[in-house]
Amino acid sequence: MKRNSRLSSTLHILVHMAEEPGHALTSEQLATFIHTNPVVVRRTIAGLRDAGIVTSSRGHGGGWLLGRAPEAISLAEISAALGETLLPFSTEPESPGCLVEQAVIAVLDDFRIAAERLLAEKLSRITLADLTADFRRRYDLIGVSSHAI
Amino acid sequence: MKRNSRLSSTLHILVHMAEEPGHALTSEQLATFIHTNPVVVRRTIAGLRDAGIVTSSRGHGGGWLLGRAPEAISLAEISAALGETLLPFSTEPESPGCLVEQAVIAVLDDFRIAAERLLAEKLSRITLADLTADFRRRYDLIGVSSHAI
DNA sequence: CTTCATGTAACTTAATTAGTTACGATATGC
DNA sequence: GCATATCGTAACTAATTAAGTTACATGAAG
Repeated sequence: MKRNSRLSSTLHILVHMAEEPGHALTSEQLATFIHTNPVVVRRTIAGLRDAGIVTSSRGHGGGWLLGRAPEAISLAEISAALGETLLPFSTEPESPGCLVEQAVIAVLDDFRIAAERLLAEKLSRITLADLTADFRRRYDLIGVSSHAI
Repeated sequence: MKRNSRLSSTLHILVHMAEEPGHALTSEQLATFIHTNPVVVRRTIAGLRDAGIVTSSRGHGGGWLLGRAPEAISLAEISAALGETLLPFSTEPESPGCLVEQAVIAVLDDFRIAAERLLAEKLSRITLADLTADFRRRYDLIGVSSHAI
């Protein structure tokens, strides 16, 4: 799992889970999908459990399940549950007292807040069900879902 | 200069330059504004020179000047010249051949492209002049522009 | 009571970026 | 022409962050 691919890796995992409703998948199985190891998976999606997007159970036959229907899980929630910042730039002061910096930060912060709201709004309109539907289209066309390599 | 603060640090520098039109500032002077060293400044704003946002000259009395009026320099150009990605998440394939991943990346990429366009459009409406105006408002109110600490 | 699974802490490794040193190229002023 | 000031850039070092790994405790199922 590369850097900065937590969102797409998590979506990858969730679509696989959505494709096997009712069947718990283990961290180990999920890890193979995104070519990493079970602990990284657990750590990555721990926040999704807290948000009710997935549930986990221990012991024999345990593993991970979607917490609700794919139609009711938006990318905005997923992204938020991962604790990802949509915008990468910092607006932390580094020169307290400098009015130039204060002006820069004020403008940049306004932009950041508006942009984040905008992006979250766009992401809230895309659901896991949209992803599975897109997957199904590809699957019906090509007929393979191999995990070669 | 902290991580992820290249945009705000660069804006900080540019506003200082805008506040002294016609007077070249050295990398060393610019570096003190953002608490770093001259080489980091040169490296950071090298792209702005290529984009015509600033000009640099060597030798005695040399340094950095704005390449055009603050009204004609938008944050979109600055951000682009810094080579920053507005959105931090990756959409690079990691499991070639997996249709689930392909579906995820397709949807995410559509979103990314639309979002980037949207953000760039918003940033293109904010100019350096807006920042200097904001600074002047603060300055007129408080009357200090010290760089204490 | 053994096995399988998650939860999590602690550590190691890898990647990225800022910071630093060094020096060549170039422009100015004496 | 020579001393000085400045950028341009390569090469290295240090700091930070995130992924990967190991280890083990906890809990559920048969």
